[in-house]
Amino acid sequence: MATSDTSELLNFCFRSLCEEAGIAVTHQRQVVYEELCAMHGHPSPEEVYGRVRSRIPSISLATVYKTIHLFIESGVFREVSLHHGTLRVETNSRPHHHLVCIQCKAIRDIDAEELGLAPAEGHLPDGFLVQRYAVDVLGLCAECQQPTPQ
Amino acid sequence: MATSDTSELLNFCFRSLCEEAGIAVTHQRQVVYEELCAMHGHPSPEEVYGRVRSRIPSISLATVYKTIHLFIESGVFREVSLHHGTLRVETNSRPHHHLVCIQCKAIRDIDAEELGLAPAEGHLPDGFLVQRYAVDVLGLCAECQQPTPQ
DNA sequence: CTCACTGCAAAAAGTTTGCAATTGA
DNA sequence: TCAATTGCAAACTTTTTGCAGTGAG
Repeated sequence: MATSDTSELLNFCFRSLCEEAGIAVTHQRQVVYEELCAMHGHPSPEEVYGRVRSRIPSISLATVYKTIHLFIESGVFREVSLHHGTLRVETNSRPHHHLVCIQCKAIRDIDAEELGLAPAEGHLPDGFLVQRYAVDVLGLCAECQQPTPQ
Repeated sequence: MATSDTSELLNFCFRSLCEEAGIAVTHQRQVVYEELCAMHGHPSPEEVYGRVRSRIPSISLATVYKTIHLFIESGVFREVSLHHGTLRVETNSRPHHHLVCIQCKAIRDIDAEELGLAPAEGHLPDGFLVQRYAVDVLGLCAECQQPTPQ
């Protein structure tokens, strides 16, 4: 059956995702979705825009931003880092890691010892020379676990 | 001896750090350093600016930025996240972590299994509810390990 | 005395917003 | 039909840069 090619499959996936998330299926969203699926690495909105524009020349960067945020909120994609988008200075000089609340985005320190995880090698694939580990423990802080206070 | 108070100590520390790094000791840098040492958490340049300005009203935000970057380059302070300051989409849907090169800032994925670390609890201090771990393995990628090609 | 550093103002980058026109359901 | 979505332009936030004057060594 000629209709079962990759793009039909993506199309189906995408419609299911939208239905689950309760959002409309638009041409723009579909193309952003398809291009994201086809991209590797950690693309920026501009990079996504560049690729999408080759298929929808009239699309605006603002729509790409809105769509990416929508996908992230809906759990269709994740963002690489939940940390503040701005420069932040680490004032804690002790070896520590971070507790990051996925809801309110608060970042609290936790001593490396207290977290206590067990890494392995000192050398990873491709000759990557490990210097240290920075762990984000993602989850919900005490406050955000409260049932949504209406 | 009355001169051995905290601020004298900080002063001494700072001068040593500057000597090591081969940079000039200026009043602005000293005050930024002292305020950073006195701050907790993960302050933004604006926040640092706010505090420093109360001691040097004429200081400019640009100088605060330059100073913070200088401190980070010199290893006096770290930044909280080495990830791009811009929004990035995670296109890899498999459970994975990141190899982050502290030199060129490149981010490569590594499968969670391949990295294989051993976390512990499901509940941490303060009732933080863990959802998942995101690990940055910080170090030098193969390319950046080459002796600086003059 | 000299080069590094500062402050200023302007520019650049990245992101968000308001609104009128358009479109999916 | 009509609420949701889009494109545009303008605004906003964060960060960088060029340059003339100042200051540390």
